[in-house]
Amino acid sequence: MGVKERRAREKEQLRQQILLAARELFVNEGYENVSMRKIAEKIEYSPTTIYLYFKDKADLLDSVCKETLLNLLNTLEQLKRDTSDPIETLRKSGRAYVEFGLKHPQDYKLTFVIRPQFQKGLGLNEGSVGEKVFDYLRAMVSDCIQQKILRQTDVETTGQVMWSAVHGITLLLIDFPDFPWTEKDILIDKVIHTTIEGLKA
Amino acid sequence: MGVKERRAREKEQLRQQILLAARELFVNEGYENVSMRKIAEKIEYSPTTIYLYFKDKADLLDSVCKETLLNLLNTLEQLKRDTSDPIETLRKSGRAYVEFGLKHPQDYKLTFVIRPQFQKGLGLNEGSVGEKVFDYLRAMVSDCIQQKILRQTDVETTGQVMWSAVHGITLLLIDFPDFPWTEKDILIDKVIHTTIEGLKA
DNA sequence: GTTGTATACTTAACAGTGTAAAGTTAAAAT
DNA sequence: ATTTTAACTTTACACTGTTAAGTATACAAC
Repeated sequence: MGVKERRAREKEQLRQQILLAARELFVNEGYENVSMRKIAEKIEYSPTTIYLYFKDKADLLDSVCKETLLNLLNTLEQLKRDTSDPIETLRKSGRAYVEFGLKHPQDYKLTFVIRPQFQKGLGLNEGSVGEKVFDYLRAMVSDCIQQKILRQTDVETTGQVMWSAVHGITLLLIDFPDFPWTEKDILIDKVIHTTIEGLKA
Repeated sequence: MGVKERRAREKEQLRQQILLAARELFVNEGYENVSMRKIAEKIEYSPTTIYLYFKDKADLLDSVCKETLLNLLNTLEQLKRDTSDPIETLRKSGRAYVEFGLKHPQDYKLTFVIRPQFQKGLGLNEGSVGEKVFDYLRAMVSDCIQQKILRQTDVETTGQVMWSAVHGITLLLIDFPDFPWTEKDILIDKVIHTTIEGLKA
């Protein structure tokens, strides 16, 4: 009686199809400029079919962002940690974070800027992917503190300062591409370096 | 022959009225949730009248943001600079910047996040208010470097690192109000302190 | 004081939006 | 063979930004 299973599989497949189409459109045209009808046209279903799979447009955005966070988490975890030099790991992770944002600017904005506007309150719940990303950061910072490389004792605050730094530079570079930034790579390194040095002091 | 002048004054008055109504609605309901019709209703004119004063909704947003930048610039300039201790001025300005963002979170997002999405490319042109804000920052940083308090030589990069830090923490605090931040004031101070210490090193 | 004209505003309309409700069709269960 | 269930579509509603055409009032010229 594999019928139910097949149907469930097919259903999941269509869900993924919608998600893929939505992501591509969101990223290329911007969330606001993408209508449910456009997504529907792309997957060759009627617009209201999407509502059988997602509560509404914001829910669709939510699911797209969840994927983005998973990608980010993967990217970060693939930097296998060099436990002998936790500061180097922290620095590399910072760079990877910013580069992820610049490589997928629309996904980044969707996740860290647009979504909070619609899903007010929710976002980094217990057990969410977002929380896992911050857990990763927390663990790195904790390593640094335990090895007495960072003088801080407060893992939370230290992690939040670090997040703040990489989030800031990522968004500025995305949002003001015409600003006369000094050379990007140097600037990014300087932001990360400055923050880490500041945390040491 | 003050007729023309009176008419011009009246026209400017209505323009300001529209701007005020738009700002209030944008701030309270969010840019996306405000329709031209709502703004029109608020000022008791027909919706299309607005188009006699502003090119389109994005232009209206643009004008609102310009005002916000002027407010920010005023706020910063009212911190009369203590030239004997430029680092203290830098720190105070950083705090003032973040506090401005947290006091007017919607205005801040409108200006530094939403607007870039619609006015791609433009934003910090020559002679713009935005540029004046960054000029202010540049001057402060320059003071610090000249007095050899910051070891850096590159005013641009240093300023950009500073901006990045305050922008990051401001947006995070606005966008993720439910995140378990450590005590806000301490966190903000730590971000600024860390950045400045990092720049000294 | 009548006429012409520019100014300020409104009405009507278009093409598009998110989404709820009702309708359809085909497969599965009885 | 009939009923039920699931997947999908059609229709419809209230709303969106914006354009084009229409109106009314204040001014200028004669």
